[in-house]
Amino acid sequence: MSPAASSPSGRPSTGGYLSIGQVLARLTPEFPQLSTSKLRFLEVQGIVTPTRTESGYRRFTSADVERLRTALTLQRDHYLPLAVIREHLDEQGDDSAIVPPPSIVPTARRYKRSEVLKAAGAPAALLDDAVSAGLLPAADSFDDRSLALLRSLVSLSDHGIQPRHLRAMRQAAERDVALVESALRPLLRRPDAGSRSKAHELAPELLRRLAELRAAYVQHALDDLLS
Amino acid sequence: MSPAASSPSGRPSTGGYLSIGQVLARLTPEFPQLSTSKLRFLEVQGIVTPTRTESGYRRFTSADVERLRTALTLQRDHYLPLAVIREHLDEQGDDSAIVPPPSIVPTARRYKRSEVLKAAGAPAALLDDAVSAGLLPAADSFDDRSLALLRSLVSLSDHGIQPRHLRAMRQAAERDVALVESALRPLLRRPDAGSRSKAHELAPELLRRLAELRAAYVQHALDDLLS
DNA sequence: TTGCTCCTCACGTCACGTGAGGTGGC
DNA sequence: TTGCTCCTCACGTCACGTGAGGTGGC
Repeated sequence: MSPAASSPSGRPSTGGYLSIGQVLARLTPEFPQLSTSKLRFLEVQGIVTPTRTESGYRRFTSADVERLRTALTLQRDHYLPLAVIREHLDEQGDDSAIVPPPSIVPTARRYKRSEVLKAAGAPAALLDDAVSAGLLPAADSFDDRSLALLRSLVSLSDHGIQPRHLRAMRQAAERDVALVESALRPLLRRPDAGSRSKAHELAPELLRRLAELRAAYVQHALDDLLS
Repeated sequence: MSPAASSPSGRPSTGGYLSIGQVLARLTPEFPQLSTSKLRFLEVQGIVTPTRTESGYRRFTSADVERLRTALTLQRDHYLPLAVIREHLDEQGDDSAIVPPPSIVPTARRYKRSEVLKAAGAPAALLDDAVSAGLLPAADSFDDRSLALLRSLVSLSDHGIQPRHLRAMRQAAERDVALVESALRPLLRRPDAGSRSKAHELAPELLRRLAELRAAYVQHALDDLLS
């Protein structure tokens, strides 16, 4: 694909291939925990299968680096085990390094309405309020995430914070997403798949950053409150 | 300490103690990966040492739950191994279960103004904006947390989201704290130390719950955006 | 020749998960 | 009596890290 660019620093790459150390150097900015031993392990697990030089040195291509990047991202953001990641990478052809994230929920336990109410210790009215507030889906089957949310609502409600108090919070959350949307609008507008998939990658990241800043604000205000 | 409040839902708690299942129910909203087997493992590692009933059932106190919360947070956010976490918890006395958050950055590295700017790749003006927005302390020495925050600001700024766009977010964050304050007002008003310390315990917990709900709203809006 | 990178292979470790088999409590 | 929660103990597993001992390349 890309011409064998001689890297500005370090040894010139032999014929466009990368040594294990060069791969490490490329990926560590994004994945600081990465190590050569992990890269070797990922080969054993079949995530990549670099060719070898005569003397046995691994030769990675830039496609290998892309596969590694995808795998490491899936590991970090979706907690997927390597066997699942490898399968996913094998299903997708070489072309689809770009396809959005799979968004697989590995532990797919489901609860019926009565089950989720019991497990959360929630009155039925609270669940109804949550559904009409758009916090939970209007379905009769719920997952672990919904259960956790419902438990939060119960605990808030025990202290007098009712779903109706959360309307402003919802609007604020939607404003955050709107902010990110406006930042990504140029990318979302473009018709090519590459730009769109980049926007799909960036949106959660920017929202994570916003959440961090927000947590700092909250901490600040909390310190004031309790001092 | 606190009277054995019978929770409105679920089994009546025996003398203020919590069973392993009740502990799990309290912590799963915040740590969805938690399991009873992990809780037992954490006991073996010395993170908590619950007493036992005559028949051998574990009895956790709310101080135990706090220790677990601290340990799980250190594990999740700072990647610390359990042995280090246990040492840290043992250093702090029992009294400090109440002291705000520990906010130990285990690697207590400090940066001067010029250093933090360089490490974050931030222009000086951005740091100034962050300080005047109350996001960072107006000091000339910064810790890793400040560095991480500054990096977030840089990355947002790279995509056109400037500090001035964050004013509304700040107000929303302050409203959240005000909501919690109003919920805790009865406790905060009372002059006795017990009520006050209970409020100190509850405030971060309620804010965490709110943050969870908010994350659900954000996720919902994000799904709409990207679909 | 000297560093430096890279190699394999065996073993260790950390953080749990998974049953088997059994007891306690309303 | 029936579920349900809880118990221990042995073993397995996943994702690596750590040397030991050795070779290759400018």
